[in-house]
Amino acid sequence: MPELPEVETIARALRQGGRGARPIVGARVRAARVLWPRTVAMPDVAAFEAHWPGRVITGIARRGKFLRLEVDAAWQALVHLRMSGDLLVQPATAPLPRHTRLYLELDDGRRLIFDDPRKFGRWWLTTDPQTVLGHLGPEPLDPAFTPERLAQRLRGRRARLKALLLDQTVLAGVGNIYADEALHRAGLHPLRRAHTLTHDEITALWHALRQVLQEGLALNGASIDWMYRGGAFQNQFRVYGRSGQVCYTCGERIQRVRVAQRSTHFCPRCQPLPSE
DNA sequence: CCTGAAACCTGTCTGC
DNA sequence: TGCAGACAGGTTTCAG
Repeated sequence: MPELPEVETIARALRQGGRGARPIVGARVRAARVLWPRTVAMPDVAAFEAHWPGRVITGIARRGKFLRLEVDAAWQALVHLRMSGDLLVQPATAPLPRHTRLYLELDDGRRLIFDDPRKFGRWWLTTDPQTVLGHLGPEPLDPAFTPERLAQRLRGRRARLKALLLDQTVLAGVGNIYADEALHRAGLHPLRRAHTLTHDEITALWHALRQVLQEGLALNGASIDWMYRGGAFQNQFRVYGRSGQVCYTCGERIQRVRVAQRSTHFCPRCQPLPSE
């Protein structure tokens, strides 16, 4: 679930307060506890737990779908929520959520809790974040991300458009939901080969990507199933999860196909596939 | 370079 | 009601 807008929403809440809690920037960590060892990708669990006592969280940032907790000057904790991870701040007196995999005990009487039912989420603690983040493509909402930059990333690629939008080395932060929504708004079929796009189509895709991500951000992300309550972008879906229902634009039925092992939703009339 | 499959996991929903 | 099976937002690794 968590894609760029959801991760950014969580980062903002940790930085500025929100989701029922005050900011954690400036808080000193008393101790770290790892309840599911595989959650820690780097270093080993003993070194991870030993690192935290006395450290201060000095900043919160986001890169792609990664959260970055700046810990004193030299160290950063990188957190990837994958499918079901969430970060919560609760009083130490509150019972831990059912799927807590790791938590930091803060010296102001609160805890930063990593809750993750499916156990796919990961934490890295490192002085060199580039070893983890170095492969990521550009940030789609960065002012430096222009239609030309997008064209550059897609140039010469014969893969399906949908597969490339999900590839974090091409573009950082887009996942299944925002990819489908962007393709619909751009009028592009998910199976189009990237190198067949015209300049105008790339510009339309650029606009659509920025539009859906910004709209998602403005609505605090999308809340699906039981996760990430508080977001409202799910009410703006035009294709995602709407297979069999009518397209708001043209009245055609939304179709669902499998692309790159992911369910993909599109309108066959608004997003035609030209003969290749 | 590209595609597909499998693996990592648990919870929820559907259909028999 | 019970249970097997399918499916879910992500990423990595491997085979062809």
